[in-house]
Amino acid sequence: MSKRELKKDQLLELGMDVMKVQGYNGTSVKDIVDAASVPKGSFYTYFDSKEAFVVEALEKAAQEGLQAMRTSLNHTAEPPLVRLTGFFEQKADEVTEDGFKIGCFLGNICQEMADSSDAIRLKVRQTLRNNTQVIQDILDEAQSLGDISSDANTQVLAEFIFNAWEGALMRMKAAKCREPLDAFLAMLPQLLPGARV
Amino acid sequence: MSKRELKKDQLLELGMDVMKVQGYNGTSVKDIVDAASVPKGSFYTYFDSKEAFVVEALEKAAQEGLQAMRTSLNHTAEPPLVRLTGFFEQKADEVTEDGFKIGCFLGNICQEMADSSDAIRLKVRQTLRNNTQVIQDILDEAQSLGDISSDANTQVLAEFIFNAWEGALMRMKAAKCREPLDAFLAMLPQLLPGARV
DNA sequence: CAAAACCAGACGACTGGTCATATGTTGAAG
DNA sequence: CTTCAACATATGACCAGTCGTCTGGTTTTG
Repeated sequence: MSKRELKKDQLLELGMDVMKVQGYNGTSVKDIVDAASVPKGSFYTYFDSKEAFVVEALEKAAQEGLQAMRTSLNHTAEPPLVRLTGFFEQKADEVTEDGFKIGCFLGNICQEMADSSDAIRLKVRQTLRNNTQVIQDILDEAQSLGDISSDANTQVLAEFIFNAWEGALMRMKAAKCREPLDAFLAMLPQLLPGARV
Repeated sequence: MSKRELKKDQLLELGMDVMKVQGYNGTSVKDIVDAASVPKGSFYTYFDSKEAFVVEALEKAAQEGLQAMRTSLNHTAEPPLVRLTGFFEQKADEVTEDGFKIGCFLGNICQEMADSSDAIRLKVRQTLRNNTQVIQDILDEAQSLGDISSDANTQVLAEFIFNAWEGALMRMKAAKCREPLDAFLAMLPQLLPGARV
């Protein structure tokens, strides 16, 4: 990775950290370049615009998030439903350690920008779809093993579960406590019809 | 209602409409006063600051939302769980008619501002709590009638349902379609343990 | 030494917020 | 009734600061 590519990566990584907390319109280009110790004039040699920056940041976050999801969900010997609940428990611990500040970058940007920028909205939509698909894959696996009822609609179920999780993260930001996440975790097993785990 | 109170109400109502779409930082004080045809200089005779405006707007939205919720949920002769599902179906139709733009003002502001303004965060938190309580009341009623299992934790259940709904609304904004809402509606009956409806 | 990369500084537009002035209201005096 | 001083409210021009973006001289590189 060249020096320039490294700087760009830092810009994305550190700039995104600021934007996670302050939002899109609440974060200036100056905030972003300052976070990565890059001169302001250089910003537009890396990105065409602030909007383009966010789209790339979302892409990067999506890549990393998806990989973390797949690692946690697929690379253990445990039954699929155990892996699924374990994944959300682990995520809940993570955001708790972050002091209930961030929740989900995707969710934050989505609520703020979906109506203002189509480029951002489409990137968010695709990423949410990908994440949902990973969950559905697990549910399909569980279904084929007979761990959940064979007549369950795994697509609807996966989407519901993922959205419910996003809603819990949002509520957590307002409440500044784990309770919404724990309510989600408590309900999760009951969502899986005929689960034997 | 005096002329001044009426103007203030318009400021809240019409300014909020803009902010629902553009977010807090994406909406300027000028946007707000223009929407209500109020001179810029007058804004600060009605509100101490832009932040104070939002807190009042949230309060107004909360009052109206709560009343609509109570009307839909309590003023029919149908069984509680039928009223509950009917409420969400009606809400889904409403936001569909709005072109998937708005979702939930509370949710939007929460994601954007919870970490930036404590005043806003606390108002959002209280409002979310109140809404959750209305749902819990219905669930308690259903439980006392034996319509849901007596060992269900209605508090956790109510919070989960409400957060899942908010998550579905968020997803809807990105997807610009009803699917997330329909997934929620499809799963809702399965959340109510032992429901006889 | 030409070409490419870099970046300080400046651009006009706009931000939330203020304030001197203009307009409206009141009520007692004439 | 009309007048007008005294007070209250309304408001557009204005503030310092920030916004996203761009330009054009400087530095680095092959």
